[in-house]
Amino acid sequence: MSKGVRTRAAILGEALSLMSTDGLSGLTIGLLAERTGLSKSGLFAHFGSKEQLQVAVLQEAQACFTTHVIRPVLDLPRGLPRLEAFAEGWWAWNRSPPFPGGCPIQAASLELDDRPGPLRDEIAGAQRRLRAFIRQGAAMAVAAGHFRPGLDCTLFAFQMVGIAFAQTMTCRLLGEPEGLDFVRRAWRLQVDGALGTTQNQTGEMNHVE
Amino acid sequence: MSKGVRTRAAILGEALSLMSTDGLSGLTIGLLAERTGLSKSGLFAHFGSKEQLQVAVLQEAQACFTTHVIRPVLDLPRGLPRLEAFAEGWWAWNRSPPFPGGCPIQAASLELDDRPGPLRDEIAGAQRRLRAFIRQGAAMAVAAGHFRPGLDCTLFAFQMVGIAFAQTMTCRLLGEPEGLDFVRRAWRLQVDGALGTTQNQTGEMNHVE
DNA sequence: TTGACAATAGCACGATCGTTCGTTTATTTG
DNA sequence: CAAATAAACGAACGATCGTGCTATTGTCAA
Repeated sequence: MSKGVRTRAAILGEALSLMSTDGLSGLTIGLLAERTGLSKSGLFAHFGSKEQLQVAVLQEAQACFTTHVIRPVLDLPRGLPRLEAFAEGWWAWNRSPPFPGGCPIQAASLELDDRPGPLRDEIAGAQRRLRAFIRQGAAMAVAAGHFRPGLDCTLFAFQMVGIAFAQTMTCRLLGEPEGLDFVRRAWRLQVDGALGTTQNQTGEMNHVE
Repeated sequence: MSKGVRTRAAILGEALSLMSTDGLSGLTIGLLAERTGLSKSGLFAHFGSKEQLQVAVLQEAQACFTTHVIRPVLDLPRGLPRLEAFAEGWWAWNRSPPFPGGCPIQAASLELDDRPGPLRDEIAGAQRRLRAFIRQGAAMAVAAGHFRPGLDCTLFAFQMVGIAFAQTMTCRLLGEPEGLDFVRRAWRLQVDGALGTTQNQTGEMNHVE
């Protein structure tokens, strides 16, 4: 596999950087051509349409996330160790991803959530897969006895996604240096709430009014 | 209130709707003029530049949020009642704000977090004020004895912001009908963890009374 | 009612958008 | 090495972008 595939990869890499700062709608063919040193038409020929380019970029972003965050933790033992390592890797990714801007998946998720079409489908799929990964990770921790039985792993994933977004707000938008501390403490609270407890009651339902 | 002010308000209202679906960068002067029935130049004269229009829209979004979510709960007693009402109002706003799209503040926050300038300053200020409101709300709950003393109200606000973003993902992007349930359960867990407990130990550990 | 002034329209500008097409240059293959 | 194919270019298109002007309309106080 040669030239064509290689330049296509280079284009997507540059596109990811551009998108991380300017968003999907800021990803323009002219600008991208300029940064890659290609002509507009030469670059365009690789994708056939702007939308196909955008889809390719979203897929590239997922692949990059998998490489940097998911794959490394798959070597670790299932359950809590893997989950903890994934968390730490995710926080690191969110704070300083391999792009000049922030996490492109988070950005695209809020950019596309009201515009039905192939782009939204793509990013929605990414979020679904991510949540499934977390959910299964939590389920493994339950199976391994690290987390208490009856834990709602879907809710667990929901909460973890929330922490990740709150991190982006704190670390990137507000630029607060202590942001990572809040992330870790919120995550610790969530994990502690999921641990197997000595006197464990009804499971997820807690409360009393 | 004179003509100019009235049309300006109408423009901003329409701009808010447009922005909620297409984002700040999708908010174009030509499109906005078309929707308001004005000419491009006529509309343009109200703001002087695109950036000033965008700033005005961001401020309008904050004003709208204050009117719909913040102000109503200020009548309620300080502490937990006000905080709970605010939460419920916020979830309602996130799921179905008075625009065709999702919450413009959330969307703009992730759109602008990597682009320094007046726009980012504006939305960062909005997020800071929102967090401060939550923090103070939690502090009032502590003062009223609803929440345990020593609660980290900043962390509390951090977590609540996370829930709100996770809600947008679930309810808007993924379109899961049970999304609001997760929101409420995550929020309940957070509140329970902050309540004054009978035997209160080291800190964040919670659990039921 | 008229005169002052705010509000809006009309038009044009340079730039850039996504896209098409024919041509030229590289690369791969026989 | 030559033929076949892939990759990239250059120029142009209609549309739309944000932004200046000037002229016209509308509003409001005297």
